[in-house]
Amino acid sequence: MEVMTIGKLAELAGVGVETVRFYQRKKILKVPPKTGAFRTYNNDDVQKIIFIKKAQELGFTLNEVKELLELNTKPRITCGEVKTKTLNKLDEIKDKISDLEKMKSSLEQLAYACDSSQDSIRQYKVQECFSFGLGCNC
Amino acid sequence: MEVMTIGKLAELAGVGVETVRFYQRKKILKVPPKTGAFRTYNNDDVQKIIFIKKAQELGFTLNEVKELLELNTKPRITCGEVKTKTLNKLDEIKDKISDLEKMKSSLEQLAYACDSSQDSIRQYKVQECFSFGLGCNC
DNA sequence: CTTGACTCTGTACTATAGTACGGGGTGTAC
DNA sequence: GTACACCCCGTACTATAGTACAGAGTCAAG
Repeated sequence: MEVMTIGKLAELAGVGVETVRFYQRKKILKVPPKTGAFRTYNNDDVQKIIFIKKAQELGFTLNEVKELLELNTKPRITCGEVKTKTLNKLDEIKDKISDLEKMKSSLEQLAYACDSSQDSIRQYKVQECFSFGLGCNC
Repeated sequence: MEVMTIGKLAELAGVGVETVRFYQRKKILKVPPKTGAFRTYNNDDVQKIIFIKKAQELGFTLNEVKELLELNTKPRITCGEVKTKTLNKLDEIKDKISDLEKMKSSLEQLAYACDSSQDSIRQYKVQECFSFGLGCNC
């Protein structure tokens, strides 16, 4: 198994060295023992960081990622427990999508309405368009 | 028009008094002149805060909300300029939706895979499910 | 055997979005 | 006419997710 120091680890994982140390401080990553003066890492560590970044992209906070990783270090964790966490996150994401879709159509209406005019636009109109999804006839 | 002090404003807008002051410090909300010893607010201020919260829920940062509100306080802003900002936001929102849709299907895969098992789950499996979108046959 | 790149540890700083609090002043109700 | 809730202002603190840097040590190439 390939052995590396923190710089290489960070490079392969696509993060900064300081980010790795930050994860260690947050106890999301373990601090490996030193091999001589420096600590050494392997490909599993690279994969773990890549996992963290992916999970973050999927909308999980670092604390949630930590929990997910801890799920696996604890014995007798079932898939059901992972599923529960996943479904909760899924609901959050669905809500976000639905909000954004509403926002999207409001903005589309606004863009369309603005298309046909060079008039000044008053604040309450923008607020209406954004907040209440009303028709925007500016 | 109904006049109120900051406590009532915050209550009606569903935020804390400190949050209103925070928005004022950030120059997202104007600080109204005092009526006697206390500053007074009206329903427009309530609506503005509600607008801020809605826009935030839709993924806009406070600075972005500030920009949107500033568009309207500036004179000689044309619909064309509003349209440009609107279309930029629209692109951002579309990107966000597309990211969230990717998250959604990854999470759905994970939930589905976890459905059929109550086994212990090993870390690399979870990592695979999240990271690589592989079938999770835990 | 020296130089330069890298590591270790600890601390400090950034941005975002608030939240809390202390020490005053005020306005209304009883 | 005073108690109490509320306001004002400034400062400090919280959480999240890093980023930067100082000062010391170390490894490896030339």
